[in-house]
Amino acid sequence: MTEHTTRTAEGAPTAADNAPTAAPAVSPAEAFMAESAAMAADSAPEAAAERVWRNLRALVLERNERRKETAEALGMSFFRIKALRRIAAKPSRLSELATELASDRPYLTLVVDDLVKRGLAERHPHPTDRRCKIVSATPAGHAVADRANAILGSPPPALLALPPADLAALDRITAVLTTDG
Amino acid sequence: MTEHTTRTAEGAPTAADNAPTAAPAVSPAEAFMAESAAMAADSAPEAAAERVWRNLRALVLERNERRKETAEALGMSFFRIKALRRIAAKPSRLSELATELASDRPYLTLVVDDLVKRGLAERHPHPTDRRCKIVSATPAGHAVADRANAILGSPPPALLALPPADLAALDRITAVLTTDG
DNA sequence: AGTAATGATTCTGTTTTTACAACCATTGGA
DNA sequence: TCCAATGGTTGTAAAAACAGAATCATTACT
Repeated sequence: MTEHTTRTAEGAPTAADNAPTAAPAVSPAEAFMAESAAMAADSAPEAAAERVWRNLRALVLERNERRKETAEALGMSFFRIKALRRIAAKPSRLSELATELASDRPYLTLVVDDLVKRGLAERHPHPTDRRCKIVSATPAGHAVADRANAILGSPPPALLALPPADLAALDRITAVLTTDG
Repeated sequence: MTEHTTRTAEGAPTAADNAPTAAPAVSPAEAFMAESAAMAADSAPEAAAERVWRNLRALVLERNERRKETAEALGMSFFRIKALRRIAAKPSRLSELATELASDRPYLTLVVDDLVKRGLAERHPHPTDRRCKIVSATPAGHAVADRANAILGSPPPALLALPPADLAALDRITAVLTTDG
């Protein structure tokens, strides 16, 4: 599990490193062949899942990292952009934002203060609990959040260049992956 | 392009928001039907690509964000972990690391200093250019990088729970997506 | 009513990251 | 050989992020 990686294992995957051995989509027979050998029952699917996960992370985190670009375009730190997008998507209490953004309440008070100063967010009283404050986005805040979403949400060229059948397959599978958890 | 998002557009996608309209993987016929209507030639694939991209980002960035967990487990900031993983994968010059980690040389000098102090990295002279210094990982550095990779590289449960045929399809398609660009 | 718990804020301090100027050693070419 | 360019380091300043204690108003519980 913790065997040493070779020099080229993670950062610069070679051609054989991120590709399945043959064409598992067409005929998943080799999996059973491997299973009939000396391997554990689900070791081959697990290896495939690890390979898929590594490639997905590379696609999202390395090849299409647009945090910096977005932050520069909007003139604020990416954390604030993240907070604003979250607020624009769903007005919430401060503590909710803190937990969902993996931060703490004091810092979010600061961040929301900044967003309010910029005219992008507002604090509203909670309808029933007067301790809470609901943070929501102003029209200007929604506009900025939309600009961020336009940048971050534009699919990479590789995705657009995919054969329609593959894209459709991805569409269906990723929908499944994001519904349950 | 910059139309206002509704309140629930981005942060909390509803069931209809991240799923294709029907079952496009089985029968891509509706795409042509839509095309035969008043839409542009490739607007339906583009919409699918955007939906796929949004779901992929959600999967990697929201549902399986393990930066904090990894940083806490290894006792160093995630940027240092990223640098160490990069160094362990491929010894490089400082300037190379700086550009690939989207940072600058002075800061990487600092970060490498810290990794060296921790006994995880070493500076070696460049074989031909005495200005350069090749930064590589010590055995202890490789061990830590492997621990990070074990955490970050473990696929999410949803991926492991996928039907073998879907996983195989993902395996093939993601390999294509990460080879060219 | 009294008390504990909660939500947000304020305060304080530290670490991390970004950015830029200046510097030294070395290299490559005019 | 001289000079511009490169690679790494040092130094400085500031923003950004993380973390914890303490405070205040409000709420929930007994």
